[in-house]
Amino acid sequence: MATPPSARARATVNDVALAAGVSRQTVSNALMHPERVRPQTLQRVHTEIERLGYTPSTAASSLRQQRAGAVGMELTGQGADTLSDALAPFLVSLTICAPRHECHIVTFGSDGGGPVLEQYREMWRSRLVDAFVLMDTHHDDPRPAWLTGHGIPFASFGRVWDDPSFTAWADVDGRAGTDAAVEHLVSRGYGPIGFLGWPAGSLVGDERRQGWADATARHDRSHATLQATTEQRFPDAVAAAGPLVERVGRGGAVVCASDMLALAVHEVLLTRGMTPGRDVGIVGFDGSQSARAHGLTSIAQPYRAIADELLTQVHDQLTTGRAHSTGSMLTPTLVAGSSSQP
Amino acid sequence: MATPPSARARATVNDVALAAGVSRQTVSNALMHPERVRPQTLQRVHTEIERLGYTPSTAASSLRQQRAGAVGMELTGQGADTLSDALAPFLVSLTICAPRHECHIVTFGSDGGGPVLEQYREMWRSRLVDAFVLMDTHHDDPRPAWLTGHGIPFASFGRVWDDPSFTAWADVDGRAGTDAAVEHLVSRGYGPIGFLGWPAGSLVGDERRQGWADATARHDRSHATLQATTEQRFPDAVAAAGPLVERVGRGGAVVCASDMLALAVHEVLLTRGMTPGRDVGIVGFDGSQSARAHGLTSIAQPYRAIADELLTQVHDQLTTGRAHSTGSMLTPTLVAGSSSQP
DNA sequence: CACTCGAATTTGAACCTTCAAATCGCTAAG
DNA sequence: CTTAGCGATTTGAAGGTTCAAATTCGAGTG
Repeated sequence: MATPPSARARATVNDVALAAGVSRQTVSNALMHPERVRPQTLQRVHTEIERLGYTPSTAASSLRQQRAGAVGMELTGQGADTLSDALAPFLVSLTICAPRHECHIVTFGSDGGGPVLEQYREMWRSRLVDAFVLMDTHHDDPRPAWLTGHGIPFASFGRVWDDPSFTAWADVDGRAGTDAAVEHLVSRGYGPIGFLGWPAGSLVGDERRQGWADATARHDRSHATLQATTEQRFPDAVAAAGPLVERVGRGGAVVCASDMLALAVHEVLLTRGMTPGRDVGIVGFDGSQSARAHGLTSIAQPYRAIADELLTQVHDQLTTGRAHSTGSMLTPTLVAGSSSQP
Repeated sequence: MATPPSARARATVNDVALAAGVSRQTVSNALMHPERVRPQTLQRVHTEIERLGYTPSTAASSLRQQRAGAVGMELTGQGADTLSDALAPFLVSLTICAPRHECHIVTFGSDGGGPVLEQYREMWRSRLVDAFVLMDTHHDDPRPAWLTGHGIPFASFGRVWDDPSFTAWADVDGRAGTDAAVEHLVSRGYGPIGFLGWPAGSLVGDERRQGWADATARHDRSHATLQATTEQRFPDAVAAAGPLVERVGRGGAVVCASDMLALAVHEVLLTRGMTPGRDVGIVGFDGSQSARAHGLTSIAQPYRAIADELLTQVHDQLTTGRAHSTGSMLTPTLVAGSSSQP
């Protein structure tokens, strides 16, 4: 990066001040604290601001105020692989919500899963960002403890399971999601309702399974045999889905812990000449694009609300110096597609 | 956004200078122009930098140098919908390449497809970014002309079709991609090779079709009837794929203009009890995650190279004030999956 | 030994904004 | 008529860095 070419003299506060016949501080006030300026003066200043096309310099402002007005977001993924489906929609939501919180989003991340914390340190030390937003925090994730230890503000999309005392998070109520899925399927008249999930031990997965278990129990349809588990890999999921579909049978339905699993069920149905929805119902989880493309009913993550909540939380931390007293659990929404249309 | 809490005195150039017994400028030189500093002094300064944990303030540096060291990237999408599959991998590549070009990526974008240019203007005027990277430039896209008109540096992922004189772009050679797909299928022993693409008029689509046409002609397998077109919507694609599969028949293969179209063919095969690869070959385009998950062979976009090229281009524009003399056409790579395994 | 030259380093200034404190102008109270 | 008080506005300063110009120090030269 080098010096921009058209660094032709941009208008500064002084230019506006001179033109409007006031002092620089009044111009600054007109933008930062309008209530401190007489309406008549305000009008005049704004006219000149408009006329000269003035916008305060981010750099100068950041320097004076000792804050970047930016939040960092790590993007990992060796190349283009292993990208979380949620990354794009979440990042878009974060980006769109940012202006409401007077900040913007700066992305960063290294290639070969290198020294991740080093990157956080650099971003923070150079004050390129004031805080971070984390996603995909996993078990034994070093980031939360490290950030906390260094007094760096951050909020996490997804609970930080390792540290129950950590409260700066927003997450989706997986139990409520799968519960709603079951209710939806029951109301649509499906019979046996199975569940395709991940092996026990994954906290997110267990929670989603629990919602299914609770809801089916409530409707006296609880059957341990209607449950199958698989790793989050497509071929494995297809293999696991086969027998489950068999057990559920025509007129039944399957609730899945993720959209990928739902797609596996979808594929199994097609292979056997069955039509998703008409023959067997499917509900996925995450509301991903591919689910929508295939007409799958899915429990959609409220990305917008999550992003908004997380930015509120970091804002509060920056303002008060203390973290929220409690995390925020958000309820996902069922988006109906043809896969739950009998 | 408010003042960070732990704005505890960070080390500054002065602190380091004092500790190392040199002047602030020498410290600055040690980092910016090491060759100007005597090796012995350099050593001493670096020791202190390390000891004090000093990192230059981005804000102060940007202010002095009159450059943000950042590139803006628009993320659109009403909510989480309509997201380009390419967005996530491209953005990750861009983010990872950025440090090599001494910059970072700042995202922005508004919700309801509002005043887009207004956002570009704001980002630029406040000097939050020095330049922009565009993607998904479409016909009658107002952005290229606007940016050019305002003398704002930018580079585009994808040619700017409206303006042949514009050279700051990097793109994928679609023709080479589908050509390679045909070669691959021929070498694997497939018979008739069809093409599922978009209606004529889309320049990207036409180019990809051309590669297929050229390659099949070369092998004397040119058949206009082996071609079908559809809009980029899954249900439509499935409808169009059916007859095409029929015409290609067992032992044949289909090259698709996108992975979504390839998935449609995949679905059609399953529905008819056929196995992708064994019965009918499929090659998609884009190398998307979902293609990989389903085992589809696909022409993968060289996102990393594109990102690197685009950042080089904006860097050059910022340095020289002039745009590259020519755009950069990159060759995609075929990634083989089970869908082209006879 | 004075003198030039160049490398290494230092000093002064500027980048643009906003905070904090001081000043101005005016009204209302003493 | 003086003065306190208040809102509106201005002035001084600082935030941390890097550019440009000035200075210092030694070595090499006449």
